[in-house]
Amino acid sequence: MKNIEEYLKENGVKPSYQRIKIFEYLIKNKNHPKVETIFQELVQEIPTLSKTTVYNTLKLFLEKGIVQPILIEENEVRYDADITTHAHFKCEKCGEVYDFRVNLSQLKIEGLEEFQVKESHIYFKGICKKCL
Amino acid sequence: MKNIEEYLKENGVKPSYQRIKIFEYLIKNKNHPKVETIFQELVQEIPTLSKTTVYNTLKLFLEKGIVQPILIEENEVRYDADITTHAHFKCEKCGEVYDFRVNLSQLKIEGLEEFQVKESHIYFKGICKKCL
DNA sequence: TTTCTAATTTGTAATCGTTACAATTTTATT
DNA sequence: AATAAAATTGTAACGATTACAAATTAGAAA
Repeated sequence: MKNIEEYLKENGVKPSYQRIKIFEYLIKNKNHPKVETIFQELVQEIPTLSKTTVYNTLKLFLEKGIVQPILIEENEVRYDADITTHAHFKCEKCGEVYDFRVNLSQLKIEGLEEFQVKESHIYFKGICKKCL
Repeated sequence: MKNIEEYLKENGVKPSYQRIKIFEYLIKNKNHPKVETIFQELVQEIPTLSKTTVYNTLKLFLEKGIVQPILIEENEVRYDADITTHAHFKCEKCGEVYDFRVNLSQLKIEGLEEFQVKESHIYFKGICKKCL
């Protein structure tokens, strides 16, 4: 908890109660939640919480680069406090999103060396181990 | 044009005038357009065109697997009639989306062999060759 | 502590992309 | 030409996100 406060400060985010709680939620729940989920869970702990605050906060986190959006489905944005480059897999059956370590330097992409790459994203869709 | 009709039929899509035009647009404009762009361009040629038809048609194309959605930005869905696995790069400056050939078999991802992968997606963000 | 100012949070209303749905038009079949 | 089915259209509804102004909170200065 103290660590989260420090981490937010280091990244230029003033650690308000709501911001700490939202970031903490993302750290503890690595299931890549949607805004709606974050809100529904936290409003139980913080009854005055507004959904706008969740949106504002996530937007701020994005700007400061301490969370990344996960885009797999056309109609949902998920958030991840793990900002290292890693792959995601979404199961078509159970809907769960899994993380996978990936070494992108293995990948040689012709022509890309002339571009300045700032972010790399990889994701897969299919049926997960459990559902198979 | 005749080819497009055939291609649609082969994939279970009855080739109506609108469907042909929309697919043709995606084939000719490999700039990964958004729904809005497709509609704005085609309504000039087909004045009676409805945006709902564009949505319906793209949804049908998705179901039949002849287009794929490109998700890079949180608030926009782009469409691509090239359904082979390839990478995308979106320039933060000019907004253009580039294609890159990629050989995913180079990539070894530990644990993924136990999952059934149906789709693979890779994209990058940064500054493109032109804008550098 | 008290006061003042700035930052944050909140709630409501507005906006935008997308979908639902019923009516109309087109296409295919008899 | 008549009929039925499919596709298209336009409008209304919906849901996620944003804008905005008011209320609250936090921090600094007196």
